[in-house]
Amino acid sequence: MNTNSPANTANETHGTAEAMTTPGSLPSATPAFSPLYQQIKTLILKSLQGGEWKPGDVIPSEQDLAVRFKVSQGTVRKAIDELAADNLVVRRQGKGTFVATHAERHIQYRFLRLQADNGEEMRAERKIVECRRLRASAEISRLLGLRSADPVVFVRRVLAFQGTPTILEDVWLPGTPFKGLSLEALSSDQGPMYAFFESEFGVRMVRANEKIKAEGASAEAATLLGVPPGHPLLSVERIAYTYNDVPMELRRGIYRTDSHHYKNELS
Amino acid sequence: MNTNSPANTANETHGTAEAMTTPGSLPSATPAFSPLYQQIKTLILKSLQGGEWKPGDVIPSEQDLAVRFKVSQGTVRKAIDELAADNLVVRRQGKGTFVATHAERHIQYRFLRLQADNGEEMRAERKIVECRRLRASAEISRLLGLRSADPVVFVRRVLAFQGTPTILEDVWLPGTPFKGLSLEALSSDQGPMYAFFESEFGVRMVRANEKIKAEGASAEAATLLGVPPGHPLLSVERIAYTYNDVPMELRRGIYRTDSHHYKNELS
DNA sequence: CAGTGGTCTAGACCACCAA
DNA sequence: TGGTGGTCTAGACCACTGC
Repeated sequence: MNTNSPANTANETHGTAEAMTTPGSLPSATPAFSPLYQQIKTLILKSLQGGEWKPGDVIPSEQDLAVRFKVSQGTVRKAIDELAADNLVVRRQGKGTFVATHAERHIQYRFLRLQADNGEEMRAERKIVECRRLRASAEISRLLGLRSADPVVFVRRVLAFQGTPTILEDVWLPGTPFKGLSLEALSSDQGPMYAFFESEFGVRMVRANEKIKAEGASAEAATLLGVPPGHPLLSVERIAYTYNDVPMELRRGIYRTDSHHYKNELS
Repeated sequence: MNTNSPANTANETHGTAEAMTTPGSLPSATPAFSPLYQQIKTLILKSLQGGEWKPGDVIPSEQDLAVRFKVSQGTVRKAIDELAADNLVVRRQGKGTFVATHAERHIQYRFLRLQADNGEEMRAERKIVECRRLRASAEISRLLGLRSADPVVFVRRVLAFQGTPTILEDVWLPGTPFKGLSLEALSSDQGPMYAFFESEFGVRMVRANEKIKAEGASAEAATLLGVPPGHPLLSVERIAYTYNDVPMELRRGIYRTDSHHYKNELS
């Protein structure tokens, strides 16, 4: 068989952790055994997706969750350990476990890998160049998992460091979850864009993939970044995902790398 | 105080886990408490550095290590969990825990992030252009943690994919650990360079940092990669480290990104 | 079958935080 | 002081591998 479901002494009365795994329902073919803590992780994840706890909130204590799911505290602990490793949640000894957010001081700009060649602090001056709604092209809709011609929001902005325009970003967002996004709201907001998305639209970016190339500056990019056309620039295409691997943003960044570099740590 | 050292029942006879932590020796100022499993991790790490177990080898079972260090199996487990998370060790259920190596089929080219734009397989044709010993420049010696004018080995190679030269790599290695490295040996070797370093010189690269920029092709690079001078190319400067954060390689890669891209996953 | 890693539990105690 | 996460232990049982 596939001895799953708590299987411990307590497995009787009312329940939240029922129908945990894949019992004998389906024929056979890969029993798909899933450890308890994985199932707990999935349940917690669902609560995160469902908005039971919002970014910055405390989630219930390990003990409470253990009672709720009818498993031992150690099992909950292992589930939360993985969520913490995935950066979905942050543990703080003595205080509790919190839903991760892009709004925190130190974890700010978690996805921005550009650094000054000298280790200096980078305070970005941000300027939204435009923000408008349009219909997704075939390519954009494919990358965002939309249907062709679905509404999207397009944002273009320039980031400058110490007066030098350094980053040009074009951002495409699915129109439905980002209904109401405007140039004014974007411009007046301080802080990371992803924190803004969390607070204003309830959309939390969880992970992202980037494809990096070297490209010569287009006429447009050259103008906006103040470099000659053809100047070598870093092109960074990012797809950012919310919970459940749902793509929620396409971002094409063009970086000047005269006095900055993209930093990556391999292990 | 700072109740450390096993502190469990068994803490008497012969020992390997003596003088574990920081007792009352030093005055005060940050007691520097370190959990047992961290200390165990450090001990295992020392054995890895010391070559007690070589890349590809099995290390002793959790139970054996628990006995050896006089802690519970769970504590050893947590230590090994972290080593596995750091990619220093690989767990294989039913078989044992193995020292990680660059020679494995699937983990091959762990540090190479270049991919074909279409997801195609990339079989590299490699060509060593030159290999010679020289004295480290001030910059090279600084980056490798050497003294100026220390001997280093310089290697230049070109990687081509489907006949198109795509990667030009300049590699600097500290002369002492890599004594005897020759163009012939490098050329005749198949497989990843880092696997070769492991088997021939006992040097295992554990992690690396990369700084990425966009640059116009130099005359030299243009010739070797078959692009016009000034053509935008990706410049990847990597410093690779062995155990203990000791730098062991400086590598400057120049990548064509016409039909390839550098892939990065953020989380 | 024995040996290895993997899961789960239960309980004790420690470190940190806030009230 | 009580609550939270963090560490450590001990023991049971499961899943995978190879003899």
